[in-house]
Amino acid sequence: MRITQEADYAIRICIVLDLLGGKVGATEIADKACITQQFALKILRKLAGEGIVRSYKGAYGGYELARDAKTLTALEIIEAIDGKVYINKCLSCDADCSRNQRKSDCKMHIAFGAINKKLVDNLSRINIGLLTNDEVCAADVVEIIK
Amino acid sequence: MRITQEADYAIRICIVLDLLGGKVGATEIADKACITQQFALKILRKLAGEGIVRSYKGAYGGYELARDAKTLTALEIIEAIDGKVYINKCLSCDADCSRNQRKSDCKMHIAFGAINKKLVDNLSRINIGLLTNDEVCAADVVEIIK
DNA sequence: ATCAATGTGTACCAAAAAGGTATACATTAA
DNA sequence: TTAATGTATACCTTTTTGGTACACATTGAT
Repeated sequence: MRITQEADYAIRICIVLDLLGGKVGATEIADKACITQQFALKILRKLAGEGIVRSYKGAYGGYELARDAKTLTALEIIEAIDGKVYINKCLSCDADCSRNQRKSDCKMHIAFGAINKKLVDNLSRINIGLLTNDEVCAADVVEIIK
Repeated sequence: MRITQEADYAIRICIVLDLLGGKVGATEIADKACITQQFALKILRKLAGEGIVRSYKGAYGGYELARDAKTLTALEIIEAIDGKVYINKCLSCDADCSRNQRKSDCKMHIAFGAINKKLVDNLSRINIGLLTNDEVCAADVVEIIK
């Protein structure tokens, strides 16, 4: 039950991009986020594909946030890398969970669905702006989670 | 970001044990939970090791819930199978998350910590009794999640 | 026009985790 | 004593994770 390292790195990369501002090369991003350049490039490609960062090709190229940091959520970044957040496999497909009852009658499904919804909601409450703004303290961040 | 199938099956096995009541053999459990007997045995061994079910060896042996279904939570069963619930690797170890700051200063860590706490709290609100009692309806289950 | 500095795309790889199976063995009720 | 069970351990295959390599395309500077 864990987000992947890749998604974790993706969030850190967005933090780095917001802190530095403007166009930043993959080498510098990788260095600041403490990952290899090749792996950073792979992650940046996914983020670019999802419209989270803008890329500039060629000499003096680089990447920048394509979105306002205050509305770019942890959920969006995680889903860009890992796909939809589902705490239980049975939430992700249309098939019935068990032989004996339909999804709509499965209380286990209902319970996990409700818990998943809260989790997704909380992940969407965290945005990059909150993490990069020094005026927002740790206690403020905790307050945001419902 | 998913609980394993094994943990999912473990919950279903506990539901089966509560519904049938008393001592039940692995063959019947596997059949009712729609999994292979071998895999059910593996899960049951873990549950027995964690004190969630009691096992009876020998002919006419079997398994039964070792705990009151009303206080046996989804969290406990999941953790018995998958280990501690941590949505992010950095929550599970003592090392600092990043080169530049300590855990206690990392707002990303703080945010995931708060979200993880809510998730764990919600998983502990679901107990086997809720799932097996027909007087508890789907809406009641949803109500329980905060 | 050329070249060096960049990003792109694709393919590949190794390690770990997930999901499951097999088999020899120990225990117990009848 | 034996058949019906659970126990322990080892093994296996597939998928996912976390990464690397390399040829290629693009672009700014000269």
